[in-house]
Amino acid sequence: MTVRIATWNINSVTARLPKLLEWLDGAKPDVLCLQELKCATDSFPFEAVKELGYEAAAHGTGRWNGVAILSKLGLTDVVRGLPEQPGYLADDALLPETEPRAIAATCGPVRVWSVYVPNGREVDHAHYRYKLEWLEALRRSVLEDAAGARPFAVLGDFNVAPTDEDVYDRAAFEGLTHVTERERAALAALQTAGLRDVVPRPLKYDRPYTYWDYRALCFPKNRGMRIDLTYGNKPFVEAVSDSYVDREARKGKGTSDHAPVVVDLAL
DNA sequence: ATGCCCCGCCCCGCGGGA
Repeated sequence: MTVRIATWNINSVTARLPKLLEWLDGAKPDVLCLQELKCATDSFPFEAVKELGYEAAAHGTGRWNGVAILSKLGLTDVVRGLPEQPGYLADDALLPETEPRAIAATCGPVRVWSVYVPNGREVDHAHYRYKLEWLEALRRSVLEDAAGARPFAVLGDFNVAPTDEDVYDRAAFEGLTHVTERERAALAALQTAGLRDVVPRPLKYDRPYTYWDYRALCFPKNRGMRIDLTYGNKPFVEAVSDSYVDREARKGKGTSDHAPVVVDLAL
């Protein structure tokens, strides 16, 4: 069987609902991992995606973060949040908050995590340390599935460009997050767990960027970054028959600033 | 043309994104 899995930082599932339904209808993924829902679990458009044949599991609290998994292949063993997931202590908060940034489910023959890794904001900011801790918690959380015989992958917005080739101009990111050694080391640690970066092909130009800032004509000028990633275990990676970034979904008004990444598996 | 930022929030400038 062929299984199509995709990941998309949707930047508000409410504002993007028409675009989401249009994209599902066209690309027809069997499984879709969503990030940045910006809505509470109860406000997720379960009925709208059900009409297109998708079951959904969502994990959101409101205006920030939020993740979901849509599936046509069944949706079982849902886990909300990473085991041992660190919380973030905001400047004006008394207690750290455990944010909705991860959800897992088994969809037919495949198990997936949909993750939205913390941004980090600035190097050495409390949010940057939180980002590094979060990636370490992710690594610990996937050890068993990563070593298993069942195809397994972590898909989502990792907020890290794995190499200098994954940003349009390395010099433009000097001193900024997403490209630092510590972030890349925390990301690369997933490989010691047995996971590999499934690099998609671009549909245009030479690099498979997945994010372009809304400002300054970044998309037409292809000033992008590859930060939406798929980390698969051996059975998953060996089944990959194709992977691409659907930059068409980034065109026009009312789009997310991220493009969906599609991975096809021959199982 | 892909075209100069956009989201949510107890209304509107601000925090956050990267």
